[in-house]
Amino acid sequence: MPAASRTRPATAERLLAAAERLFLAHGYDGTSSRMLTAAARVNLAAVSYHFGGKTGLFQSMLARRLDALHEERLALLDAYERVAGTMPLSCERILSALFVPALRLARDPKRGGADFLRLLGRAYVDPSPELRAFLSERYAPSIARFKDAFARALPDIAPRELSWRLHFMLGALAYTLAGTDAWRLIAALSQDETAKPTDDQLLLRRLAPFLIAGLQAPLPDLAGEDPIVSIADSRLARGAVNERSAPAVTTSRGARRVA
Amino acid sequence: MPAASRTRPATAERLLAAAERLFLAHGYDGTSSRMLTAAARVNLAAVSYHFGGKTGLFQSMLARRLDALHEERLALLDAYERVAGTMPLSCERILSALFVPALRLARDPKRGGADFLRLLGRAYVDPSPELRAFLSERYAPSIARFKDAFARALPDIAPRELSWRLHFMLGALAYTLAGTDAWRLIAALSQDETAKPTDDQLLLRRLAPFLIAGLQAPLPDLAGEDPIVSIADSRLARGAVNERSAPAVTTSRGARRVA
DNA sequence: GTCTATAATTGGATAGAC
DNA sequence: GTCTATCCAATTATAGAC
Repeated sequence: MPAASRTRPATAERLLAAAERLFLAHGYDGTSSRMLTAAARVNLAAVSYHFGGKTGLFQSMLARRLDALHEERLALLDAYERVAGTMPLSCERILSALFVPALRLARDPKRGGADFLRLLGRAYVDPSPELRAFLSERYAPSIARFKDAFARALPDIAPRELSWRLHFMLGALAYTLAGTDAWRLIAALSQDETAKPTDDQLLLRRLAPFLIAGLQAPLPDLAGEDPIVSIADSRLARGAVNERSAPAVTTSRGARRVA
Repeated sequence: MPAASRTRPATAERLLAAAERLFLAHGYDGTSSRMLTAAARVNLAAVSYHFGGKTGLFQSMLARRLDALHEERLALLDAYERVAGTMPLSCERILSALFVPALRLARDPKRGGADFLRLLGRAYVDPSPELRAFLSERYAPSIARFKDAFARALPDIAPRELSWRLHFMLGALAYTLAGTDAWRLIAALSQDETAKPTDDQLLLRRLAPFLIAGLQAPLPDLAGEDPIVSIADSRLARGAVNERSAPAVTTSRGARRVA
């Protein structure tokens, strides 16, 4: 590894910018060093010289934005907690500590803009062990801080249940941020009105109530033997009185014969 | 393109099985034809002969499972609606039409097992235009059917709002299914108890209440000028009376200085 | 710091024997 | 249908001139 991030005379910077764009569009393996250097209008050897290789460029690009984002989130959470004193924060406050820095980042092209958020959403679902380890080790403390905050905000939710719900929440968030075809899909679903890809603030204002309601949802009934029947009938049949004779249908053989 | 799917004397089948496993683990670009043929213990040329190339193998693998899954989902939805007659289905019923076939599939190694569901979750967040077009065209009718069902189940949610919520729901679902590091992350979050990666039925039973609560959440307040302040204070400050003096903190410069 | 040239490997696809 | 052998394009990384 040569001198990684000593000085950045526009060459390394342009590579980082191109990396954000191209890695998002084509993934890590789908993006070659030649594509990167061509897009950045720099020489091929610059990747090795400045970052030690393709992986170094990828991690540098990710860490640069992500470090700043997490620090800003933690600072905002700290500020909220200072104001709240000994009272637990509301879920809304904690979510805003997560969202507001992300929103600021999405709005600022100089810090990566929305492209970086979409890249981040993609990174969260990438199974590559190296990437997983990198993200885990680097940001585990930050995640733990937010989990503690949610645990205090939702004292009635058992820690284990809360872990699941935070996981679901992170999923909806990552998917929404990644949202490559999200906009196309939304437009296809709701022909009544065209969706605006740019309006990320409306997006998050719609997402927040969804997530908060999910976090505060009544606890699931985890008893019951046959999971399929349980899901289809015991737990899910609430409020569907007219579907009383459904159990036989639930395991309908007709469903299998169609295939 | 040679004779694609005429007969399948175990060679094509083994390639499909290897494809499910390897494409999941390494992504499309990260999986080479040589890796695939080596894992399947078949000859390299078999990829071209049976599927016309790597992309053909990928799409065949995806379509085979996904066609069956969607048909089963639609059949189950039809069965529920037949029983319900003119009454709208409950959200729980509709969700079970989505989940139960997926759960059956996840339980059956012969149909791809949990690996295929995780692959599917990954495909949902892949920005590749080819994959997007493939999924959109092929399964748009199925998606529309479910959207209609949800629209009838949730008459108070405007169509546009509903599209968003279904999108969020799909996100939480896809992310949970993809869940590569999910289990590691969960374990890290809740040290009190080790998470069981195998228990997909418990997973979905926890996911369902979260999603249903989100779908039925109160509508967001979309008015307001400054989105950041709105999110942090106007909308999110409800029930946090002791955080009255927060506005100045919301745009805290301290947050930026930390970076 | 930047560039050209090239090494060394690996990629997908295919021709033709069996 | 299966296999071997091979072609050729594209990849990462580096050596060495400037």
